[in-house]
Amino acid sequence: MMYPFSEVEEKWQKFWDDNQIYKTDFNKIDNKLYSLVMFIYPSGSKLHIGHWYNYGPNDSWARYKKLIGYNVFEPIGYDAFGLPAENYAIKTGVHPYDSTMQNIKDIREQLKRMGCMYDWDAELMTCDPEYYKWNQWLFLQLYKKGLAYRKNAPVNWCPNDQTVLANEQVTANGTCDRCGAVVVQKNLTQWFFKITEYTEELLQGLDTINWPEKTKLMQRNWIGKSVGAEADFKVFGSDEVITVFTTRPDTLYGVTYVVLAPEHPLVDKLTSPEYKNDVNTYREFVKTLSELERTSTIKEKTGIPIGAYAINPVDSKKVPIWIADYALLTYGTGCVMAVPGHDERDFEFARKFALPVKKVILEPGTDADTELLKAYTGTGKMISSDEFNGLDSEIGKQRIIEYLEKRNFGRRKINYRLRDWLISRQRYWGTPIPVIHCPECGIVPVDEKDLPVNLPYEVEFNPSGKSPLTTNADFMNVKCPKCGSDAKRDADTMDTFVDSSWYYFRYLNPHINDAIFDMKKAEDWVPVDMYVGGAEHATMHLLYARFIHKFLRDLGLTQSDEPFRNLLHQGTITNKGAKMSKSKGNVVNPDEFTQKYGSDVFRMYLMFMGPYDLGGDWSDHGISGVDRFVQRTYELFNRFKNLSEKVKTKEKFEIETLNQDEKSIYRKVNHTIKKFEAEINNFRFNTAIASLMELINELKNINNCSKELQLFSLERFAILLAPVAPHLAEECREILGNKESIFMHPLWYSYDEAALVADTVNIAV
RNA sequence: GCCGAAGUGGCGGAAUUGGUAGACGCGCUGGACUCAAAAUCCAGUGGGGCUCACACCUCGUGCCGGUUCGAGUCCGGCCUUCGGUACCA
Repeated sequence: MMYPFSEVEEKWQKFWDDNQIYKTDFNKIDNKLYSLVMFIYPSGSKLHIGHWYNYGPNDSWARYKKLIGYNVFEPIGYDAFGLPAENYAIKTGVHPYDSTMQNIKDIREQLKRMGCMYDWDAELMTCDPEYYKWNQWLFLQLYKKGLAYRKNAPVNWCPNDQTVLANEQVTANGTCDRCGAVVVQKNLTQWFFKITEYTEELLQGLDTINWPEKTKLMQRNWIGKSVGAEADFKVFGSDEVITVFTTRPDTLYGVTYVVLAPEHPLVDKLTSPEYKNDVNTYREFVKTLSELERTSTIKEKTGIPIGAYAINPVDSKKVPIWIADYALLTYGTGCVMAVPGHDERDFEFARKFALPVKKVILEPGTDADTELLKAYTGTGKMISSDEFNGLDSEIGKQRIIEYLEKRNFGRRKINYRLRDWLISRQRYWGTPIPVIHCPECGIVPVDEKDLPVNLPYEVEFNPSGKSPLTTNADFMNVKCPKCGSDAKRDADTMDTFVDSSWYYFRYLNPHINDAIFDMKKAEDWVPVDMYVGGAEHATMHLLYARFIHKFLRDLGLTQSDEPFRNLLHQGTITNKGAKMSKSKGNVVNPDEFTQKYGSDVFRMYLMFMGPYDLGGDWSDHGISGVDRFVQRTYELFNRFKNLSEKVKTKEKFEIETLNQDEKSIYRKVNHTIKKFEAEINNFRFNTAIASLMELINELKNINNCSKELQLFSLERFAILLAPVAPHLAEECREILGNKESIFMHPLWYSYDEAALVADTVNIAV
């Protein structure tokens, strides 16, 4: 008899729904478990295998937790704003709202067929004004605290299409992926959130959360703390000062030139007239380079002198000022002191342009006359450094800083790589920035009572050189709330990472309209106990969310310091070696498999494929093995219909009273419970399922057992199946003669320790 | 380039974290059932060697080296692949 998965799954999904089994009682908090998955990005495509791989196994873990007694909250929602829907609109003319809503409708149906424990009352979508209103509110709070500010920042600009391009739309050659034109950098005034206000706390906080070490390490490196000093170089024949940041103040005597970022504002002031033309040409060239190209240590550096000189604060020597691609305005002060003798990049640059190399740190085992064949970047005795000669460079670092500070030529300084968060997007499909630009009053934030600023439906998406919202006059033209004169709204929208920075609060009460979230509920349910999502979010989303959480705490809205107590990454399921994405056209549709095998089989196959955190390349080879396992399971239970009505349940057996087959089955059942629990608790689903397969292989001798042991084994088998194949487990247990759903109340069996001891033990010598 | 990972049979992977490498599954081979096929069930299955056979020997966890009585696991150096690199999310 074939397992009728389609009817069975429909039947139990309806039963769970009718009985509201997965509605969370938010008042029971002593055993609460907030299990969160990264929400769905619906403007690209429907659910794909990556989503299933994230959600299915995580639901199995949560189901296990529910069975052992946790009060689980498992929400799902839609990260509905974003670029792909807008690009789709430009291509096809289908409005982003329409395509997104259609996608959400389709995805919701797919999600329901997965059979996860979602609490549908908690469903939310970020493109709903009742959601993005609170993005705007959040913006206003940040603005009020001085943590939202405007400054110039470059964007990728396609001069042909007259539009801003996402990094993804720029090819490796620096051309527009639509029209092939060379992309340039263009400065626009844009909004930033001042995440750097929280840098040190974001760094320290990593020690308090249970996240994968690699993720914490990536965040640490992303924040990029470095301890060093700033040194002020006076510009020769000018009042201007060039301030550099260095981690190696001990090499200050080795400076032979100074480099400014080509876009540094001082370049205009300092370039001498005869260099102007070359400098301008060079600056145009640098605009075509990506940051990655500019900082690559393998690519040959470029640069030119600007005809000006700086004075080294320690020895008053005159050194030339250059501009070069590898100096970035966004890191440190945008100015670099170059020490070719002790920095590899500077060495290479000095070689190329015949700039002097000066040795000021002695590599142990060499002397002052040994020629430097490459930069020596280690520590050693200081030489050619006046009063600091002979000092160990580590001590010299401190002495030089003291020297600079005493003369007011510099100061101790900690620098971070982390930059403020640019949130302005010159796009339509996002949260409007709640700001009005008044010719009289300047920037006027929208009053909180006037939120939300609704995103209008009628706009022109086709690129016109300006943000799409400018094409809707009704939206753009407003009276200034302060003075009443004619004013304009901000035409930009927010980065969608703003939406995803606080949604875990909103799930608790997605529809309240008088607050961003219910503080009491949030205190009970946040931090999230387990957050599972892709490792590709390690540095951006997961850092932004931590920042916003800390900001909300400082507003007094929550007590906790961190949003996600535990974090795990499922691996990436690739297709032909590459991450699945609509733009690559290599998305695998899960429906094909769920229709053929059912959702339990598909879920189990994804879990059985390999370690959860590794993912792997997609292949459907092997799904038939899981299907066979399910068929054999169903067939096995059908041989024992209504057994529970004929036999009394027994909790434990005395091993000595059992025959040989009974003994090994009794052992296997108990051993499997132990093994399965240990594996699923740690998200090791592949071995958890392997243990169930071992169990059913053992159960082939079940006919030689007493009725009591048969019932004992099958009951336990059904419950072990429940987390990983919930529909099948319900059905099998019903076949045995049980009337109630497994998931109605906590239900788990412990194992008999005495059964685990084997008769003989092999010891390797 | 930089930051973070991964590499084990024909394939996906397992190995209680330094102690019998290859659990479980796919595939394949042989057998049973069948007029036949499919499905199902049973047996075998890392390479090489030696055996009628049981057994036994030997090589083997990306590459090179090291530590150790003992290394898939630890250390150093590479190679390849993947994720991120601040406007895909």
